[in-house]
Parts: sequence; C-alpha cells; structure tokens
Amino acid sequence: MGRAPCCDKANVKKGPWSPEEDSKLKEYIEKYGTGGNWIALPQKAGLRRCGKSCRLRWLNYLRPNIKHGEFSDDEDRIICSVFASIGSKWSVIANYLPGRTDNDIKNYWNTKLKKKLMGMVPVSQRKPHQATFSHHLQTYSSLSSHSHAVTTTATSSSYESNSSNPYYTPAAPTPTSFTRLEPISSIPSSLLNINTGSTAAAAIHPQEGFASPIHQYQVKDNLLIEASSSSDDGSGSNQISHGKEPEYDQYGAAGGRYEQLGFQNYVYTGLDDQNQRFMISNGSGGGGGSGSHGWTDQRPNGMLGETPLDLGLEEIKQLISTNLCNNFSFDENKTEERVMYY
DNA sequence: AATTCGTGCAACCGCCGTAAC
DNA sequence: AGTTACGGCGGTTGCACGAAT
Repeated sequence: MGRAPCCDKANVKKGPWSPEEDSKLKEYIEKYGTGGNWIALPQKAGLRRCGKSCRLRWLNYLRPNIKHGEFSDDEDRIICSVFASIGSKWSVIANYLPGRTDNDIKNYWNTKLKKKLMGMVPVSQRKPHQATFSHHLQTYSSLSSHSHAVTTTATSSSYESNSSNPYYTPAAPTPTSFTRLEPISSIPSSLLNINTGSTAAAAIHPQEGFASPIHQYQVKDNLLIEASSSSDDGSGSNQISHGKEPEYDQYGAAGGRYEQLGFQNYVYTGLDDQNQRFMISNGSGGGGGSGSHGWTDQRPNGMLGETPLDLGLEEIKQLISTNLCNNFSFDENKTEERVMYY
C-alpha cells in the first residue's frame, strides 16, 4: 500500500488566489513553517487548496525576498549564460538570481528574452523565417556544442526599441575580429568573482557564489564564465578555461584546462570555433561601440506571418554562442556608437 | 466607443525521481 | 519488491490588461 491520499481534488479551489487566502497561507507558514509537508498544510492553514498549489503560491509569490518587476541587464546576461550551457533548467538558473523564481525566469525568457535573442540572428546565419537581430545580448557566454569555455562580460546596453523606429536600422557594421576583450571593470560586480590564480576550477555556487572569489559559471556540460584577477584593481591575470567537457560536480566545480593569459583587466569574450581555441584581442578592434558587426537590422521579415521563435534549444544555444563570436558589444557611454534595435 | 490583437504572468498540468508504506 | 503519494520541475494554458485598429 502507498501513502494516504493527497487531497480531495473535488473539494479544492482552483484559480487565482484571493488576498485572504494569501494572508492565511503567509501567516501560517510564517508561524509554523511548512513542516515539510505541503499536502497537509492547506488543511491546517484552513485553506481549500491543494498542497501543490500552496507550495507554488508560496514559492513564487508569497515567500520573502521575492523580487518582482523588471529584470536587469545583469540578470539577462546570467540567464542567457546559463541557458546557453544547460538549457531550460529554470530552477538551476534561478539559483543564480537571488530573489527570482524559476517561474519568473521561465516566463521572462518565454515572453521577452527569447524574443530579444531571436531578433539578433546574424544575417549570414539566419534562416529565411528568422528575424534579424535586436542588439543587446552582447557577450553572453556559452559553449555551444563545442564545449569550449568562454568567459563573458557585459557592458550594459538596452534593447528597448527606438521610440521613433522600433526596427531601427543601424549604420552598416564594421567587420572586426570575432573576439575582443573587455575591461573587467565593465563587468557588473555581481558577475565577477576573482580567481587568484589556482588552476583548480572551483565554480561558484549558486546564490552564495557571487560572494566567492572565483568568477566562473560552470554548469554541467560547460564551463561558462571565468575571469580572474588577483585584485579588484586588476593586478592579477586572467584565466580561460577551454577544456572539453570538464569534469564537474553539482555546482560545476570542475577541472578544465586553464591557460594563463597575459592580459590584465580583460576577460575573453569569444572563441575561435574553427581552431577550437581562444582568440584574444586587446579590445581595440572595432571597440567601443562597434556594435553590430556582420549584422543587419531590418526587422523581422520573419515576423511577417511566420514565427521567429520556433528555434530549438540547440539553435538558441547556438545563437547565444554565436553572438559571442560576433563583436557587437559596445561601450554604453559612447552613445554616438550606440545601437539599439528591437 | 467598440472590437481585435498582443503581451505578461499566475496558475495548472503532467511527468519524473524519490520516499513512504 | 511493488505500489502509491510527495516534492519538484518544465511546459502550457488562460485570464487580465493595454495598445492598436
């Protein structure tokens, strides 16, 4: 025999939660906790709800320190970075975004972020139905199918539409190398952890990892991000991991192959797909704002009667990865070179 | 002003691995 | 060992609301 029945499904309420229900649930949990038993909770709390529903309501809405509202650029980057590596493991991604729930992130991805991403497929790689790109996701790291570590950086940008022309077409992009280095200083501190030089690849742990001295997102298959410096002033050196299929543990602790680089204050933002090694540049080429190398920006022919969002997971990962290989990041401060699409 | 369309998001559904019996 | 519920997760749905027509 199994356990006792879950709940009387015929006698449970469905649909939106009322403020009264919310307060009942909140008060109960704050007073007694969940007791590790969601199924029994609603009855104890005087709610005609399924335990699952209570759990969901608490986790996604009522629990303390839930962050609602706009996602920041930093959060966008993290989502894309992790997504590029592990796909739609929303609960894992949520671990990297304190205050955000997996449901929130999932919704955000499905309704906004994916669209932004779809809107910036380079012409040369775009399928006939695919939209052109919207600028923004500049250097999301990913390993794509090549399983190469890539560091990521991020100058912030915006992907808000040009108010007068949402499909704003920027000036013809200037081709540059695929890679560039960007000042660590441009990376949000929340994204940066500093590795003091050990070749051991200790990965950050979700949540607490941001306080760790190691800047490295590494999830399952791929090492996502790593940048290192011995100090905030950039006196150290950077490391890049590009081992194939590094060993990892639950949080991505892994031993990839590391390569000491002679650059300071920079992080790598691209990879040589063909040679399967990193290409390093000093960031001067096409720098600051060159924005959209190799891209066009008509918008969305693909939107015309076709769905531009029907890419598979691998395609999306590839897209994010590809964006790493196209230097379209820019210095936000250099407004004259700033491009905004979508 | 009325209707249609698009978007955002809360909540539900169903599956899976694990635990309890 | 087999059965069933629990807990957790990702995918999907449906509603509310604002914008566009």
